[in-house]
Amino acid sequence: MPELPEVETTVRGLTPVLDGQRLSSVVTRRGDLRRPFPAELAQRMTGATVTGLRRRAKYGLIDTDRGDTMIFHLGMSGRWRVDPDELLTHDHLVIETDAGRRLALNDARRFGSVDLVPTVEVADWPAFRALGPEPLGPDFTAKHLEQALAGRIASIKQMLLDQRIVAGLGNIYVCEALYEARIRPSKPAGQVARVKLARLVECVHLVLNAAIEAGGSTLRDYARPDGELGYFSKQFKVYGREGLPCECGGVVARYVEGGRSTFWCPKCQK
DNA sequence: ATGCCAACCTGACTGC
DNA sequence: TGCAGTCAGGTTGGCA
Repeated sequence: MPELPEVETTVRGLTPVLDGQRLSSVVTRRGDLRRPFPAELAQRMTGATVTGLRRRAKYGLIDTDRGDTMIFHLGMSGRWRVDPDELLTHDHLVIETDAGRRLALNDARRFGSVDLVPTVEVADWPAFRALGPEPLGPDFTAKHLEQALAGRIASIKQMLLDQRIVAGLGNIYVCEALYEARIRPSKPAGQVARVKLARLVECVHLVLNAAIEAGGSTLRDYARPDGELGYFSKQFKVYGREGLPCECGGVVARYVEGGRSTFWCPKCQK
């Protein structure tokens, strides 16, 4: 269930397997995910040595000594399986290293993507150029939000899901952060007071850091690359808790907007 | 420009 | 046991 904490956890899990390693084999097992795999992907990656792994928003980046960066997005259902005993139906990309390790990119719904970009052009890659600041970076501030949200009548929930405003939040952590900040998700973004925005920034940090620390959360089948499950889902205060009690004594409610569920407490989120 | 929504695809779960 | 209906972490393109 890849939002930022899950991608961060994934990159951290892949690093000891890939960093500094030569890739003996990179094979695609079908032609596409959301988009076609780059035609030259297997050829460019096979034989290359990984020089580093990074994360930007919900994307994972694998740099190689050939000047390429492989950029993956896990979509809704993507995950990397580490040293699988056998390949499964939805293992669409398989990487093997000289050290004998094997990774399989598994993505049943195929909303994910894999791209190959010259490392020096990564910052200018179209999908990255449009992204807002990292929510855990120095540019995600109350001032930034105030400027970005000024005059906007769309809900604060919708705006936080917009990767151009802030890059890496998804449905779960937006719900949780708005809860922690005690902000009503449907509130028009431009009408959220500055002090509330400052609190929101702190709550985004709080929620993301807790999730990363817990190793990423899990809904159905998310697994860390090393196979351990994340446990942050047990700490959700509102997400997936419709009808259950809020800590304030209220009852968690749900509404659907843009086809997506929002969970919140009408009693304590104003 | 902004806001809204359907579409992409499969699997898991619920209720009959 | 089976089948139909509903829902799911994200992104994008099209329409008003």
